[in-house]
Parts: sequence; structure tokens; C-alpha cells
Amino acid sequence: MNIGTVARETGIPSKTIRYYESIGLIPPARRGDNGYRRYERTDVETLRFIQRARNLGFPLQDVAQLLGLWRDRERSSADVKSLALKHIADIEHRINELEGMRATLQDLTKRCQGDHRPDCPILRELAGG
Amino acid sequence: MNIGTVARETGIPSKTIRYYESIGLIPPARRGDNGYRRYERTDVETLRFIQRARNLGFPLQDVAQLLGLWRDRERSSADVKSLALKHIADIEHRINELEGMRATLQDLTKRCQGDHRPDCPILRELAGG
DNA sequence: ATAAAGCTTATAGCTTACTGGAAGGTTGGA
DNA sequence: TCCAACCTTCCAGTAAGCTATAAGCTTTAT
Repeated sequence: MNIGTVARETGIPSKTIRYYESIGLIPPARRGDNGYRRYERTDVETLRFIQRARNLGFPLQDVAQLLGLWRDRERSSADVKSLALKHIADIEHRINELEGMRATLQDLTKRCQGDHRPDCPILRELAGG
Repeated sequence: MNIGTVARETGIPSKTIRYYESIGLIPPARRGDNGYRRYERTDVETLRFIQRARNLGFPLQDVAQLLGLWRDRERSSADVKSLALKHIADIEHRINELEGMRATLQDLTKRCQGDHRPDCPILRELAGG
């Protein structure tokens, strides 16, 4: 399989696959006589793994660790779990920040008439109350 | 007031104040005979406005618009409100994404033993179920 | 034969919002 | 007088994860 086929099958652009190789997330692909990268089915599976981890919000650094654990038949599930729990904590932190912003903004917009007049509690708040 | 004083009073680093000037978020400061930027009280208020807007998660582009509306005595509160509502929608979108990730991760971590054994539903899921 | 599509590398740029460092002029206090 | 603490500009780097461009070789289809 050439890189384009893998790109089509996974939905990951060729550029991104090369990028993943360049940062060492995936090992250098074997090459054909023409110098083209050659991929096997298992490489597609690896990329799908990466894709799913990315969809769960894992940063590439974590994905690298997850790949390592995936390949390690001697791993302990505790290591995987702790990575996931750390990530959940990070996500919750971000959710909390966003919810705080939302609460304030919702309160302010509710109190804003939203008409042609200049008076506006949103600007008043930003100006310091 | 020199830039350092403003930085201390607002908590915004001098570098950042210069940066805001460089991108046109705030107008170029007047200069003293020594070439130093000189600031008034109102400049501190403007920077505090920016700071509050940033704390509510508004991107600098929105902050620029909010500043414009703040200065415009002819503004309509509808314009401010629509900016805020757009921002709320963006925040909610992000919250939804994060909550989706969290739900999946929580489910997976609950099902993961987290012991010395290699068996792990998290990796199984990432590997494609 | 030729053109389109696909592959290669290397280098640079994008996004957002800063942050750091170098080289140098200015100010205030012991 | 001298140093530390300011200030100045300009250029480059950071984070994270790609994305674009250029120049050029290979393959595929007509």
C-alpha cells in the first residue's frame, strides 16, 4: 500500500502520516524500489489507533505512550488507566473553566436588552462594574 | 506612568502590553522625551477591560470588537449581545466535545481493573473494539 | 508520447497569544 | 561615579499539530 491509499482508508492526510513519522510517533515506513513508503494492514491499524486516541483528546505525547503500552504485552493495565485518569482530570479542568465563563456570560446576556440602545450590562461588567 | 507601573497595576506583563500595541489592539502610546511610553489612568482601565474579556475567554479579535463597541457611544447593545452569544455557542461546543470525551473515558476507566495485568478495555477500545 | 496523479524531500508557514533574548539607551539612588 | 533597574527595538522561539509550497522523480491511463 502506498501512503495515499492509507490516507484514504484512514482519513488521515498523507502529510499528517509523514508528520507522525517525522516526530517518531510511528516507525519509519519500509520503502519500495521506487523509494515510496510501503504500508501493511497493521500500519493502518496503528493509524486508526492513533486516530481514536486523538478523538478522545489525548495529546500526541500521550498517544505515543499509549502506543507503547499497546505494543507491550507485559504492560500493566494500571499504567494505561493512570494515563487515562490524568487525561480525564485535565478535561474536567477545562470543562470547569469553560462552565465558569459560560455562567457569567449567560447571566450577562440575559440581562442585556439586545436592542438599538447603547446601554449594556456586558460592557459595564467588562468596564469594571 | 511608565509601562512597568501599568504592568504592575494590571498584572499584564510589559511585553504583552507592547504586543497588544503592536497588533493594534490598543493605540500607540504617547511617548515622553526619553522615548518611553507614557500611560494615563484611562489606559489602565482599557487594559483591565481587555483582561476581563480575556478571562471570559474572548479571543483577541473579539476583544478588539468589544473595545470598539465600548468606545462607541452610538452602539446598540444588540451588537454586544450577539458577540457574546456567539462566544457562548463556541464555549458550549467545546464543552460538548469535552463532555463526550469524558463520558467515554470514564466508562473505559471504570471498566479497567488498573492492576498489574495487561488486559485493558481502554487499549481494546483504541485498538478498535 | 504525454499528461495527470501520486510519490519524494526540504523548508517554511499557519494558528493564537504571547515570551525570551540581545544590544543598547535612560534614570534613580548610594 | 557606578550599578541596578528601568526602558527601547528587533528578531526569534514557544506550544501543539499540522499544512503549504517548491522542485523533482515515478506511475498510470490514454
